[in-house]
Amino acid sequence: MNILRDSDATRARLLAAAADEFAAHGIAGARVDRIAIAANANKAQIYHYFGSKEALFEAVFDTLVAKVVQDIPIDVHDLPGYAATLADGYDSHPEVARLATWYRLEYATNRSPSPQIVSSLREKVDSIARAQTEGVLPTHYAPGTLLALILHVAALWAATGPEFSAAIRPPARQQRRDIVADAVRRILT
Amino acid sequence: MNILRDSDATRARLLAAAADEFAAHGIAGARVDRIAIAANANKAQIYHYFGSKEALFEAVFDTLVAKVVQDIPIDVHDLPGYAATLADGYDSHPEVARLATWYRLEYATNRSPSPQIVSSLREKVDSIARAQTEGVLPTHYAPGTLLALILHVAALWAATGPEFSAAIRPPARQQRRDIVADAVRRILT
DNA sequence: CAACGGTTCAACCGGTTAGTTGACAACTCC
DNA sequence: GGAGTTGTCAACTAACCGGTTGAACCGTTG
Repeated sequence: MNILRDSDATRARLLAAAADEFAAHGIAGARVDRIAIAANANKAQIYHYFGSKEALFEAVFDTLVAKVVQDIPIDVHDLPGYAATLADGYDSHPEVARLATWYRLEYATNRSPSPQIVSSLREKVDSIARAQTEGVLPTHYAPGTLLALILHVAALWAATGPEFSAAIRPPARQQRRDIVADAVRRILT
Repeated sequence: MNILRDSDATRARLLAAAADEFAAHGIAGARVDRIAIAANANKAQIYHYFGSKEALFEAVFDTLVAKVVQDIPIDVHDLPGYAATLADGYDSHPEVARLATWYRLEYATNRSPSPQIVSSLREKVDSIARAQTEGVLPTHYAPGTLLALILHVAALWAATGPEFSAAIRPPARQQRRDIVADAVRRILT
């Protein structure tokens, strides 16, 4: 076991620093040098381990998607709770939401959709469809539409700009959670 | 009246080209040369008329916000219709939604909120609050929360990535409109 | 210990980019 | 028609940035 030289640790530090940098500035705005410095590493190591700035972003994004998908399984018997958990996650980890947005804006253009995400979505759509035929969920929305609505409402506060906080007294965290859960409940009614 | 030399026309062409460029690539990703070429103008003119790349973005954004705010007034007696109109707007002008997202991600960070937007939001919040005391709107959400929910749901399809279209058969335009209106109706019930 | 392979790093490179300059062209007004 | 003003543009520059290079460094293995 090596302490001073540890490629896995360096990789991990690089990945974490890159997540911060990409979340803050996007792909075009991110600076490879800043990532290297923040990771207490060298710029050349980024190219050694990941190949390019874009590939580094992919690695960051894939890691993140894998974690979120794995950590927050859908529960068709409690979709309001599912949405609330997601909203909570966005609340405690704003980088996740920002990264996802930047993926959509900067990366997904001119690119085929990520199979990882597509299959995860299909899975969720299927379980909603099943729950609908079993009568567990209402059928006034197609399963895909329902999923889109729920995921989108869960991102409510993550997509709300600073202008909002200036215009109204923003709700506290617990309230934000409850509002999301409540809105989903109404959508399901 | 001048034909060959017309500063207003040049300004307008620059603004339009910049809107496209910023919508497609964001602030960091936008290229000043591309904007100049697309506007059949010269790069120096951009700096002459707007001063800097960021100032150009501000001009684009302000113009756009002014147009949207002016063109789509809120109607507290028909919030589902209001949301549907907004959703329709996002559908026909995807640049608007992208520009707004980029504003939030790239520009709004480390900057005081735009007074223009704040006052427009306050106005809307006030009319919702008034409608609530008059019994026109339900009171289970605070006025600001209700506005946030409606505006957010209106952006449903604009925030849906390509992965979704790959996972499900996406609804047609008229259906997208109806889904938004319907979701808002449920949220209000 | 010597050869080896993975790891780390400072310095470097070439293309790109935001922003500048200074001259020229067209229109206005006297 | 010429003086002054405004609009246009090609060429320039200084800095920046993604990516490369080559050598030093260090633990391992035989």
